[in-house]
Amino acid sequence: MSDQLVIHWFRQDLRLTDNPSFAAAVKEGKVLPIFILDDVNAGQYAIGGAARVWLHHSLASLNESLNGRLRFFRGDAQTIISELCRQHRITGVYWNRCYEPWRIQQDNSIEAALALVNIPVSTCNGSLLWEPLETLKSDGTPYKVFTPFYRRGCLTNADPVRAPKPAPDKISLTDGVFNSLQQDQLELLPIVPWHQQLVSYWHIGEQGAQQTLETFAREGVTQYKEGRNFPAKKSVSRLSPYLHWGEISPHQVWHRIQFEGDNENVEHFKSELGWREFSYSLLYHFPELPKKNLQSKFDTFPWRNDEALLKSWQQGQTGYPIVDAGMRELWQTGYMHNRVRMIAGSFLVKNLLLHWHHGEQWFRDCLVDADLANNSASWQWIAGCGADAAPYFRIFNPITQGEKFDSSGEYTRRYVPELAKLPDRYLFKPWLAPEELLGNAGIMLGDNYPMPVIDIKHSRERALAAFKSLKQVINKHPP
DNA sequence: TTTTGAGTTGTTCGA
DNA sequence: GTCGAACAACTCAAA
Repeated sequence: MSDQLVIHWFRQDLRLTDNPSFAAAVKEGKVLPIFILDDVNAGQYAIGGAARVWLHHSLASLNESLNGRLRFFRGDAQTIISELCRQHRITGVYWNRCYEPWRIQQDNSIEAALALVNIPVSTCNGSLLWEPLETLKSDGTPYKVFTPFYRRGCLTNADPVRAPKPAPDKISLTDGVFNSLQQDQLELLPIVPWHQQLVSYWHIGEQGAQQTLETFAREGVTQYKEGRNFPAKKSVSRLSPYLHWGEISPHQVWHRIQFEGDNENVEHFKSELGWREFSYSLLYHFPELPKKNLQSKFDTFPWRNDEALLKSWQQGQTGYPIVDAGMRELWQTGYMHNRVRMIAGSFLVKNLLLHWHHGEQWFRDCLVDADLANNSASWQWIAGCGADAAPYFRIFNPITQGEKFDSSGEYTRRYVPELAKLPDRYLFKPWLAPEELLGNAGIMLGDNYPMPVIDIKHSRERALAAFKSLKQVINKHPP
């Protein structure tokens, strides 16, 4: 056993604890841990700017845990792995499965190529509580509605969530030389150093993930069901980037939270992990999810085209303070509170009538938790064209939402400081504030804070009309 | 096959 | 200020 050298290919499983593929590789013999940055095959789904920053630090942290033995490569993964196998005596290749369509295709191809040279590939499920093929309906087709997917497909019919495992205790890593790169040569950090502030909001890496979970389990989850709606409260887990990069497994999260007892807060949080599973199931069974409307009737939706409006949204300059706060939180921290993601998302697709693709792309580039499955499924949901989508009449009002969920203005003032001195009463509708009040608060609308880029009442009616036009199109083409 | 009940997160209006 | 109803029609899941 000791002369066996096996590869463990780290991808979105950047941890040592509860990592089934890594554990299996370690059991087999001496391990060559590798990471490959493969922008070529990822193509248009190459990792976004903020996520690259996160990845850089996560890899550094993982490499430290591996005593500097993580080997870095860049380019076509199949070529790189084949070369490693050709030049060294590799007796097995291990990885945890990924579910992005391009990954699945590539993994199949690599596995087939290695089979030709008699090198076995072993893959594990390291990132889902239930894999997409475990949660099918009794007729063998995938669920398209969340509640039955989760209750019946996952909780009732599928296996219970397996218990997480500790890191392997005796890890033997090869100290051989493999023509690999230095981590810096991956060039994950931007040349213009905008990332330093972003990084300051996070403790990236496996240890940071465990601490975040522990804090949330002790403090955050106790009022989760209600508290999760208020962006100024510390009631959400903020685990999404750690889950995306696999610095923690959903199994670890599930069991740690379950340990807090059986109550509505715990149940609600677990169902949010269920939403993550649902998104992955959708992406697996509908690989066009990132691009194509799940409900094809939306293909005729009258989206508008307006670069200037899109830019105002991206930059947090719409004149609607809660929207701007969210978009600026995203830009500064690489994250946006879930409630605000919905408000900002609804504003883009329903008030501005801009295509959800624009939102999906911007979020994918700006979020540290950018995740193809979650991001695509969520944008389709907010646009109304997805699975189990929001009804047509559910159009968030950014004024009402701000007043309801950030009534003290703490969150909004944090990210839109130019409005800090504006009283609560006008914080979410500064254009209605009396001149004197604005003056006292140092606000010059159209100068240091924008006038609203659109009228909320009119745009709501326009969105409703757009949905109505959709209905007419359907009626014109009966099945 | 047919039928039945239900579907994450909202807003507005009028009583 | 609070409360309930209306806002469409459709698709999905399961019996």
